[in-house]
Amino acid sequence: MIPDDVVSPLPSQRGLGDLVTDVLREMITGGKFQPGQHLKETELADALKVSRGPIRQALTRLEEEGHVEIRRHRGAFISTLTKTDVEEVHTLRGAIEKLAASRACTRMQGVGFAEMDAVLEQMKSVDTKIDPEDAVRLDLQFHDIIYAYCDHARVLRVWESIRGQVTVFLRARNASFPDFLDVGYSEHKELRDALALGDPQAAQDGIDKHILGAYERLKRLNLPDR
Amino acid sequence: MIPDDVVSPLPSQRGLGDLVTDVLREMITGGKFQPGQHLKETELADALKVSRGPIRQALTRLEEEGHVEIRRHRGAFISTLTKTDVEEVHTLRGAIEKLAASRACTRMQGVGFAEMDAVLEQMKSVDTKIDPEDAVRLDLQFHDIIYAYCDHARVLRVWESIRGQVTVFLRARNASFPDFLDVGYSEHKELRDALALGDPQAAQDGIDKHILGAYERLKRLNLPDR
DNA sequence: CAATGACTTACTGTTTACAATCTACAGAGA
DNA sequence: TCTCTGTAGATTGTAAACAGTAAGTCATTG
Repeated sequence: MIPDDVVSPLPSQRGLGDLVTDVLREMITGGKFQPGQHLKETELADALKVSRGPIRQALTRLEEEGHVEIRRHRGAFISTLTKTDVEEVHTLRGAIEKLAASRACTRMQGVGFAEMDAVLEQMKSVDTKIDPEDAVRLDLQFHDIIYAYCDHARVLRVWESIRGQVTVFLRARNASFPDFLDVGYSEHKELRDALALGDPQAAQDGIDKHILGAYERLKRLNLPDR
Repeated sequence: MIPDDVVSPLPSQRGLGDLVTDVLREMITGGKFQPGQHLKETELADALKVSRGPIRQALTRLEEEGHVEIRRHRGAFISTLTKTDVEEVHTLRGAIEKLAASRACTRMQGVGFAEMDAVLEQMKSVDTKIDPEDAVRLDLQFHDIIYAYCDHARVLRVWESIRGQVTVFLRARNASFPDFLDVGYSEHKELRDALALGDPQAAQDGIDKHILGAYERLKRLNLPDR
């Protein structure tokens, strides 16, 4: 028997549609398109050297993630970020991450917390480097661990469906409040310690506080109401 | 200017893919397929007189709703219901419905509660008729009202993604515990009264109790672990 | 001058055809 | 008899062609 660790990475076991989804998501969250911009299937297909099939698949996925809006016979348009979006994403995230954390805190054991500590260690060093992109990546990595250990496929799927928008928010936060990079470590360290208690209720309270803090900061951003 | 209330419902503004999704979902939740059955795109396309495009779209949607499992180059297979599925759906539903209820209870005003009371009234009459299918429909209708008034597009989307499986559970419950048809009214009436307090915390507690009760009953079903 | 209606254009929704990939089974070798 | 390998068959992934629809434009009419 060959151990799982050495199975060939299989260059691409995922379909083209999934690849295109990732590429477009990265372009959108990276700000390559203007809000409201019309994404035409044929243009995207030509640009990415694939046919319209995978493009359509990707666009429907991205619609579910809130990155684009699809209007029948009109096409896909880049969503404009509104106060409503910020509120919805944060309240929904709070709801599912509380559930995720209450389950994860009793399942992470030593190995899960070791992963968290590794991320926290990097967060500390970010304070000196101050690369906003690293801060975003580490923030997401930290929370990914919670979702990974909650052992709940459906919660994980919901998280994946809002993760991209959370990325957008984090980048916007770093752009508007560059000083936040300094407090990232302490806030996540606090959350880690709450989880380490192994008490589901304490874990939920920790998440509540954490998400609420993130929401309060973002509310200061000047966004259209809807 | 014509008020929004009277705009024509637009007979069928939805695409073929959406229609196929609904048809297949109804067939699956209605038990037309055996668990594990292999759904072949070409067969479905021939049977429904459409091409494979809309079929593919429908199958990916149904995968997201947990009704089928898609394995690359193998096709779509009807999901077998497991204890894990029951647990995941109920815990996730609890999380989002608490959020939905806490928002809805302050937004339903008179009109929302009137809708609920109309459903409750029918539930009472069901007790005499005892048509299990009506019981399922009314149960869903009741909760749909909560989601409709919570004014949260993303929560609504998550609900829609698990609503089909909840339907399956309700039907299974009615099949295994036919006597439950009698308590459906009182349980929902209790929940309605909790929402009517207009207190978000009370609303959440009401949902917690309601969902937990549903979960406890379903746990008695004899299902495979995974 | 405003409003309506036909026409044009460009896009998406759908169908059809082709290519890549996987599974299953049979046969050869140990 | 068991295992491995090669081939055949079937099914999905992908591409391209076709058809239908909505928005925009411009002429026409009240």
